[in-house]
Amino acid sequence: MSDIDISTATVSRLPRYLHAAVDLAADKEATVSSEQLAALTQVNPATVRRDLASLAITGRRGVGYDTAYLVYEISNALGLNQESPVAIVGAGNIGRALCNYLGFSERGFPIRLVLDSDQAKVGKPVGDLTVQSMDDLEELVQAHSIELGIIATPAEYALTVAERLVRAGVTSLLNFTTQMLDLGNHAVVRKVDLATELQILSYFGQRLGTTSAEAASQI
Amino acid sequence: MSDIDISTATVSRLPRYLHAAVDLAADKEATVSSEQLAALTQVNPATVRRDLASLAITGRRGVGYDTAYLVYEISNALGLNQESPVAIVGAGNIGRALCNYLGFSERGFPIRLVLDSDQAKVGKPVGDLTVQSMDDLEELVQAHSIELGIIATPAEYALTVAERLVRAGVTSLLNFTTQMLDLGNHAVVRKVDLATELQILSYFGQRLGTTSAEAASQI
DNA sequence: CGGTGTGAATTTGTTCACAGCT
DNA sequence: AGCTGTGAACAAATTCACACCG
Repeated sequence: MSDIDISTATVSRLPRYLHAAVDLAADKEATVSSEQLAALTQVNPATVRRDLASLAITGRRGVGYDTAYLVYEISNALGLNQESPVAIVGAGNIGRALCNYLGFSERGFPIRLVLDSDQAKVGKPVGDLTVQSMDDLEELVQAHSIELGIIATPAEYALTVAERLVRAGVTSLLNFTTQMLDLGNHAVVRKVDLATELQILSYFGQRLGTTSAEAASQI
Repeated sequence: MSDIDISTATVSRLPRYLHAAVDLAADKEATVSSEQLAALTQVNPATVRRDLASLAITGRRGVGYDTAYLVYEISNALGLNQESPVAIVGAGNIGRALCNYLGFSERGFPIRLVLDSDQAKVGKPVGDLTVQSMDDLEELVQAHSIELGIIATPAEYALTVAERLVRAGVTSLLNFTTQMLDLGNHAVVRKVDLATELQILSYFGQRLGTTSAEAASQI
């Protein structure tokens, strides 16, 4: 949609810059220096400048970057110009908690669909949605122009669900399951595995004195 | 505790190898080749071999790696020899969902404590725990030898809570809040921000044809 | 053979340091 | 004066390709 491509390392930092810029703009700060932005996002100032330069975002020497401009350009680069509706598959503990989490819609990802295969759950309210039947997945995904799917089913169903979503037109998936999902180049998948996070934390936690601490505070 | 230090990129992949090895061992597979392991974890085979070599894990030429040995050594390297008790602060939607998620204890991270500052919630059951008062945080953390904390409070309390946990002896934190936490080198922090995940997904989802797809399927 | 283990090449990412703009 | 923007040095990570071994 937009420009040339940005390095993955940079992309992974953009949400942080965006977040900081939104906050600053809300506080009526007209400009930020790379140094301030760096402090807010725990990134090296030179890296901030490189990253922004790679988006063709330009600041003013002696002044800094325009916060409103930052918000506009970073949103643009990430493709957040318009809302992307989300579907959650699986109305168990995780699925329901995600539905009740307001942070998604606030940041441009309204949840439009919650699906479950359990007929006992279908029809029940969750947040301000109603659980719908998995049988109608394709139809509903298309009707709501869903681009993003969140898989919160038991692990054994994850792959089937993912494939159905993709065939129905979903391009990006957040996978809360313990399954690995390989969908070739039909979709992008990000796995969120909290036990994995704890394992990594555990490693770095044990070597706190030894190594530098902030090594692990990445996305 | 254990050996010399492992590169962060390697550490971030170890949980995946471990997971695969555990599954293989459970399926009575005595050995795996780096190629198989690579396929299961979506990593390049050469990278798998490099990573394992860096842990001093050695395979047999023409055969592969011993699965049981992999499980043992990787667990060891990550410091997962014994359980690490976890405390969850905040008994809202996320906090409660995490308490009910069994995956943690299964993988060696038993949840021993749920805390909330809201007196109305204190005393209520969540999973098989009871919500306890934030007032007793220090005492409880010490009594249960908590090493890992999960912060699931409203954003404005995150820093204070984090500091209290750290002062009470917690070395590693999972932060579900939108706040950035900088605790110097007193603790390791990992931020879990699902809207950020969606933003990154959104970027890669839009350039599916253009770029290689699996770029984003990292931890 | 069918696999590992690793030198060497390559790519990617980070950081310094400073010229140059406003 | 105070910042950006970037060349150049550096560091980390990935990947190839092949010698070597069971």
